[in-house]
Amino acid sequence: MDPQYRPEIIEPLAQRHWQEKQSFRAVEGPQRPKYYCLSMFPYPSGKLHMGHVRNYTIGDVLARYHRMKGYNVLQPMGWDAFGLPAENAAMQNGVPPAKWTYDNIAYMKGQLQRLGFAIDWSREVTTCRPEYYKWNQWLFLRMLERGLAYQKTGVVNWDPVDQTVLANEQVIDGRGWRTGALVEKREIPMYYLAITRYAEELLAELDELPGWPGRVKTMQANWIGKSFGVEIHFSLTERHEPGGEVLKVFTTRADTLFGVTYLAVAPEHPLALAAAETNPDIAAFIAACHKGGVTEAELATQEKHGMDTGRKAWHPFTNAPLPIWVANYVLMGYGEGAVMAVPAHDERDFAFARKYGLPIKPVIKPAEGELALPLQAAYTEPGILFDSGDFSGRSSADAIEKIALVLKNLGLGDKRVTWRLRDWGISRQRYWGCPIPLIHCEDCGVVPVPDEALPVVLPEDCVPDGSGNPLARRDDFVRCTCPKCGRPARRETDTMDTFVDSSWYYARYCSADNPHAMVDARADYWMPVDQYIGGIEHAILHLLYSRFWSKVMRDLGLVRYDEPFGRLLTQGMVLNHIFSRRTEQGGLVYFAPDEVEVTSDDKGRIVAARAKADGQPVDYQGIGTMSKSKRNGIDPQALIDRYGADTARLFMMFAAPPEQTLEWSDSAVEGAHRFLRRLWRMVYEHVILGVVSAYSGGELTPELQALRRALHETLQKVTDDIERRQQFNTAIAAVMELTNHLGRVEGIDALTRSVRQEALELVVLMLSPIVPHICRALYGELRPGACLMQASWPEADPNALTREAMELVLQVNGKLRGRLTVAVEATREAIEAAALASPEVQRFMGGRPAKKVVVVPGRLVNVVV
RNA sequence: GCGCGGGUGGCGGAAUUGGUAGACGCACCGGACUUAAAAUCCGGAACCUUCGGGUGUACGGGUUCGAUUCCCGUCCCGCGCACCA
Repeated sequence: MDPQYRPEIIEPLAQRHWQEKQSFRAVEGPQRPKYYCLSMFPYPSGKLHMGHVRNYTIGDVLARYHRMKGYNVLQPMGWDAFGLPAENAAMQNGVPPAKWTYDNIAYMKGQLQRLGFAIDWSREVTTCRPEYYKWNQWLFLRMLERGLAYQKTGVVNWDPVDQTVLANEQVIDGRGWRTGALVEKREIPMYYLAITRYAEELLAELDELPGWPGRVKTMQANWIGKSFGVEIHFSLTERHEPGGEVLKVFTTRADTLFGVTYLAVAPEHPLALAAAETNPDIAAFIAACHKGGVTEAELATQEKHGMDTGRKAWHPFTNAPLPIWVANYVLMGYGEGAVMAVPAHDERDFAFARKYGLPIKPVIKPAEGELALPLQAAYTEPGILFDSGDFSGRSSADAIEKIALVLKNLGLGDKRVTWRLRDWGISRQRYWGCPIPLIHCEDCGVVPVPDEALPVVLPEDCVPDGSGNPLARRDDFVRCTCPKCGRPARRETDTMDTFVDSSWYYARYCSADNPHAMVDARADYWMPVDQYIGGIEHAILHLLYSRFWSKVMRDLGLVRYDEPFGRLLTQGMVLNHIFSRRTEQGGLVYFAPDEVEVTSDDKGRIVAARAKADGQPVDYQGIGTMSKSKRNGIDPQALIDRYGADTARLFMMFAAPPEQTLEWSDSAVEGAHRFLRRLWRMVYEHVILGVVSAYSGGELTPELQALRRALHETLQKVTDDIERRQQFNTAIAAVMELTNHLGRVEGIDALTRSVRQEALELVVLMLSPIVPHICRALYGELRPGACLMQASWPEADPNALTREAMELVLQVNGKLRGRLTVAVEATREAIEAAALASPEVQRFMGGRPAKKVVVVPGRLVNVVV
């Protein structure tokens, strides 16, 4: 055995072995239970980043652990290969997105292989390949047939200089990122998928996902946003006639109806548009609302503006005339695009009423106490109605029911359910995506591409230039014949949202090689995914779209599952130090951590930093997510080259629990490597004395008995940490603690060596899902001729776990005052008596009588005086 | 702005169901080995202290025999907000 740990030798050896033996090839078979372990596939941006290493290490640990537990494990990998960065790179280097993407894939695949992940590469899926996206198109056509896909207009960011649609990411401070032009909103025709038809099921089935983190389910539920409210019709004529003109609003707070002092409609509302036709001021206001981008964050944080349309509506109960305003804070996409404004009981309405001098009329007071008048802020809690006609004195909940009932009888409204969720707009005016399979014919209108003509293949040699979609300029793509009438027609040039690609890739892994069907019976075997791992940033959109897509496939009879992902682990981001410097022009330049020399105080805190290049000071900005713009990313390749894959994997798993953010630290990497070296030497020093078999029974010294107990307790803890808790950092800490213990046990007699053999074998097995290369080598040394790939996950020996005595904590008034060793079978009374008699307790009782004695079995005794 | 998380020594973190706060690791300090250094090994340490003890888990309050953990409020940080993936 090599006395030195040499990852550069043992890692390629292990990887070659796995490749030659096809160790991770997954084959369907009913003999063993299946375990489908899936990590979110990467976007091929160029090279792996630390987030990938973290994500795929977590997945690999779970895959390898379950493999040892006897499961038939599938761990596939693929590429989310369409997307905007490829077009940006093309603009920069003049290389077609296809070439850039395929080159990146080749490089990153090599990096993944170098990390030793137990991946079945025979199922690799690449979303920009026609054999994959053909099925996007095919399913889109099925959805079109069922009315689940349809056309309507949607609002996009428009760059007036480049004459192009911008992604939200390309709008910076309200301006186009390349032109600097103020961005405008523009309505264009788009295709939508009717995800709202599945809203009820998407919401209800969150309860059927016990393996999902609560926070993800809460976020999804809030996103879907089912709210029970009342639709109220405000008459647009003073005397309301049945069937007369009304303005419909939706509210969850019908109890505040008597507090309405004005109505507000969105700038896109028909009423606003009608007013604009006769009033140039309103037209100008609406035009002003069209400035700026379309994100909800931008809309919600902008200053609230409004303008009186001059029109009035009449209150359904009091018949009071109410002014109708156009307001930029009313969203056309939610409810009716109009709200009844109750400044006294809604914060936004309150701010708006203050600004424009509109009346504020309180009608709800707390159940106990009074409202402090005049109101300094909106009172938004439910309470008791007053100044509300016949409804005064009722509670909010009661009033909502009654008001809805009366409105219904008057024909002026009814209870209604509203969703926050909107249908999914999938059209993108971009080149590097899956073509939408439609044809525009002057005579026949929009005609679907027939199934036999699929896939509509995207030409791979275009180079976008930042203005418009280059596909539109490709005659060979655009010109086609109408499948209906056979006359010349134009092909749709919009492509699909890349979320479409990622909404079903997990099912395609199961039947990746089938050219005739989207999925086949093998999906019935593997699906649903047992364990899904990916970034928390995907908590809503990707996961919700995938759930929706699954249900559509199910309803088409393609798959049998309702939910695609059984258990979900959302990993945290990877962070690093940020260094920057103000330029003379007032700009900010960032320095990569390896370009900076840091001065720390005697406690190790960073107090100063200077650039290596010029020796001048730079500012330390603290810690933040690794990003290109802040230049604080660390290339995992450097880490792997220097320390090997196992060190990279160990550091990632040890530095933080998987769900939390992880801070990069050079010295912690060093520490992980040091542990592996220590482990190597420990095994080396043991095996050079000759081969022994692991302890299998016989009388032990107390020291060896304690070691075996620690060993098997650690095994129990590590098993629980990996399988149930998925807290790999504490599993590693427990093994480290055990190796520290093992290192303190001396002696080379046969008995000691047999226990040491047992301990080292178990340590190697326990660590093998995390650091598989070194463990493969060490296992071969400990048991010559044996192969780790054939080893099972060990089980704790119950005989090693027995104990006769245990230690309890003694407290007086909740403060730790001493310890007490008692027999395991000691009764509560005996423990209480022994505790009261102990000198520590006596001392702190100070002669006072015990008021109460709390005995927590196995833990502590608390004496209250 | 809205939704969801998080905040514990010098640092990353541990404390799993309300029961010993600080496991494990990093950095630091001291010692051993060495001509020396690196590597390695051993030991120390939350803070204050009159050495009895006291204080301490972002901040302020509450519930409890007992709160890092539960409740209310405040501050700060992160993620998402529908065309980044």
